Parts: sequence; C-alpha cells; structure tokens
Amino acid sequence: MIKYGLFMSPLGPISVASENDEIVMLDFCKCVETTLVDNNSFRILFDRLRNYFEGKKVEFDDIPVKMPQNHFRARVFKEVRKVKWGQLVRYKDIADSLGTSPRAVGMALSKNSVLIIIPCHRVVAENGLGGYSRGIGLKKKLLILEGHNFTESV
DNA sequence: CGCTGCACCCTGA
DNA sequence: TCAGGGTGCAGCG
Repeated sequence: MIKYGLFMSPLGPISVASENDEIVMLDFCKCVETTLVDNNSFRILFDRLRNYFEGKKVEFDDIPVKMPQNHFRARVFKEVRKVKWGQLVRYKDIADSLGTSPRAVGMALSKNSVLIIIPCHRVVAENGLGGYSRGIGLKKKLLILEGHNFTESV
C-alpha cells in the first residue's frame, strides 16, 4: 500500500511517498496526485520537517527508509545516514570507510530519492561544495539551514 | 600556487 | 565493452 504526502516548505513543495511504513521517496517537487495525498500518515515526519525548516536541530535517523536493492548504494546510503545534523563529510571520507572511490560515492548519491532523511547534502567535495542532483542552490540552502555559512566563500 | 592529466570504482547502454 | 560521473591527487610550469 503506497501512501503519498505533500509538504509545503519554505524552499518549495516537498512530495513524499511511503510503502509499508517505509519512506520510499522525498523530493522537492509537486509530483504527487493531489487527490491521493494523505498527509495524516506523515504527521510525525512533517512535524520534524517543520522544525527542520525553522532551523532547529532535527535528526531523521529513526525514520524507516526503503533501501535500494542495489547492494553498493545501500552501503553508501547507510554510511551517509550516520552523518549528524550540521556535520559535513567529504566524498573521500565515505569512500574510504567503504573501501571504494569518491566518484562511485557521488554516483550512488546522485540516485538518492529520499532527500534530507538520507542527508546527501551534507556530503561535499574536497574543495567547495561538490554537486547536487537537485541543484547546487538547494544544497547550499539546506546547509545554511543547518548553521553553515557560504555567503562569503562560495 | 594554478592548471592539467590520470587513476579511482560503479552504472547504463 | 566503454564512456563518463556530484572526485582526488600527483606532477608540472
């Protein structure tokens, strides 16, 4: 049974989907059928998101998330979920702890369909921000929300 | 220093 | 197979 939710964030609408009480998708777009939306099912998650966008320190690490079937990506995502609020890691750090290469990590993260909960925005390049599948501007805004300041540097 | 080239490992075609 | 990706580092000037 798949359920859909729509959350209006300051950075634009966020669509979510869950299956068997696991989040399978969370993305910055209005890509769900409005008629199917059942926001009551996501009350806890949306509560966190509301606090998150108010700049509060919110963890999502207890929210059940559907891991990809792909073994390698599952390992990368699991590693990235360990990164706490406000913390930054480099592609290389993830790569080293997994015995792989930074490029492969970027590859896997670009396939992330559960933004924020799997905090791929907290993974940056050695010099600068690196990239972001949903746009570098969004990555920057999320990091600023978490107390970082890029206004002078990047 | 800044720039270039190549190795790094995994995907998708 | 092979090209290429959200990178990193050595080597050169």
